[in-house]
Amino acid sequence: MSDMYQEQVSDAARCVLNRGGHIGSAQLLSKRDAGTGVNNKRAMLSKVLVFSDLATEDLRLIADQGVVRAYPKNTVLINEGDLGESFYVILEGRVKVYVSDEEGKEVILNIQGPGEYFGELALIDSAPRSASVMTLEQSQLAVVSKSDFERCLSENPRIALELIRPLVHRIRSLTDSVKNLALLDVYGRVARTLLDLSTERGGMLVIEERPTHQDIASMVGASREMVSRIMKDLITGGYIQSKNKTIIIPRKLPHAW
Amino acid sequence: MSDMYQEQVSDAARCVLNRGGHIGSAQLLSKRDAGTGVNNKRAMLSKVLVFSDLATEDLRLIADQGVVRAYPKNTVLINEGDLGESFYVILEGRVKVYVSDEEGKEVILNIQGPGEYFGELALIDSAPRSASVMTLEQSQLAVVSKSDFERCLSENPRIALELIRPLVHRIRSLTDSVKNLALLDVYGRVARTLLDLSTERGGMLVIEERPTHQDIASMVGASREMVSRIMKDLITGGYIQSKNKTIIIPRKLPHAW
DNA sequence: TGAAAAATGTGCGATAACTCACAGCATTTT
DNA sequence: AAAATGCTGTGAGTTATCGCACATTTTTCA
Repeated sequence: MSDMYQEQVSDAARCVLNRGGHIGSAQLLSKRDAGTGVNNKRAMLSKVLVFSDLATEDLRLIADQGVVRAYPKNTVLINEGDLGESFYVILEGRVKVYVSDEEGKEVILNIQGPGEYFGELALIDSAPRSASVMTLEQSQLAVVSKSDFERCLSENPRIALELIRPLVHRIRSLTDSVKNLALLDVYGRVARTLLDLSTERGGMLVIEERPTHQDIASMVGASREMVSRIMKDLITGGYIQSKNKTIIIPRKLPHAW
Repeated sequence: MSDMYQEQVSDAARCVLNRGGHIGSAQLLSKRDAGTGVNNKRAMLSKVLVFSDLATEDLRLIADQGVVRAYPKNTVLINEGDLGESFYVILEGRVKVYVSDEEGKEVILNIQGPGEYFGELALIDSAPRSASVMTLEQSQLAVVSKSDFERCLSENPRIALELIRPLVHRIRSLTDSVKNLALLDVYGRVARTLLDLSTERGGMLVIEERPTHQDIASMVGASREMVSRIMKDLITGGYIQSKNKTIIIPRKLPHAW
């Protein structure tokens, strides 16, 4: 009776948390930048591009073509189904990439921060946007038009090559998502998402800026209530701790098997 | 009571079948080639490359580097998690790309046929294989080593550019899968999968070489029994017909709304 | 700092989907 | 043409997850 909570945590979830999973996969990694008040585009880019997948130089080359715009929190930048003509580089702030149905139920595919970019798919194949993008905070983005993007690419063919790797990475991430959605129960999906969101810090895995239960629910395709119950079970079971706004996942987990 | 079956077909499924969905997406399109007995590699390539995503010339260029091998039905060519050193072009036969868990439950990501290729991701980023691949029939494949593939790429930089488009296409497909898995019920996912599998033929949508219920179940992440019941409901409801080995989806569906 | 808004915890009934079990068909194989 | 194998249909009990309702806590921001 004293360890009744154990029964609550599904095999899948225990398994995921005990094994550690693919910690580096970082699909849903939320990056954060406290916002320094630097206003110069060039300076912002330099500061930010350290994180980038694309080579710093090349992303700067592209971003330099664009206009810097400021968007308030909760602005829809891209709408699933629309025809897109722009490419965006995040200078400050965070955005979520998501898909949704008619009833407004949404699935978060990714959360991106400074130095990351989005909107390139439509520029490559001219197909309608496959997902929507919304700012999560007040954000500054470099917006590059299709024609400028294309000119940049044709002048620097090397850039195309550098686009490939991140695309491959996204394919792997998405494949992982499909696998998790189809094969894991909600417990397992939540556990895995927590691992994906975490970063190593002093021998433990930590999630700073803890997402809301609703956010997690949208990431794993489940109800908010379910996530609420699961988080409680994981805490009760000693698999994770939640202090202030951060979640801690101890490296060595209780009674690992 | 006489239309009790209607209650069985979920809103999602009706909606999908009535609207037509993205018919062209072809993610799970199964191509078929009766097998002609042609043994010459060059000739097989010419015959087969019509279907390819990659430019015919370039895929041939790569495939020419490789060795042609014959594999029996149900051979595992690639194992999820392994380190991969080869790239494959399908000359004859069909393969399934899938992921699976420890208990052997599997999710089919894709079924590919002559003129299509797989195994390129690991060559681009050297990461472990993200999915497994198994032959569905006796098949002939051109197998190209990593080094030959890379040499080919560096000698013909244009090829890298042509790799991008198919990658983008896969990202869109996978995004779609995630959306469907997270937002549709099993009825809806089955309905959508049937549409994805179908090709237009004389004003109707047709699936030749009907997959087994178990196959569909693996594609949509559901149980075989569930698919069995759903297929029955769709037939009883007049949404699809099943004759011989083909499934027919009439263009204009009963009481569309 | 205090009111409004957002996020969380929890009980409970409804239900979608799963599993098991087994019988009837349909195909290959020998 | 019989035997073996694989596919399909269906009942029945079980379980996971949802959805609603509402109380409580935390956060936001005016």
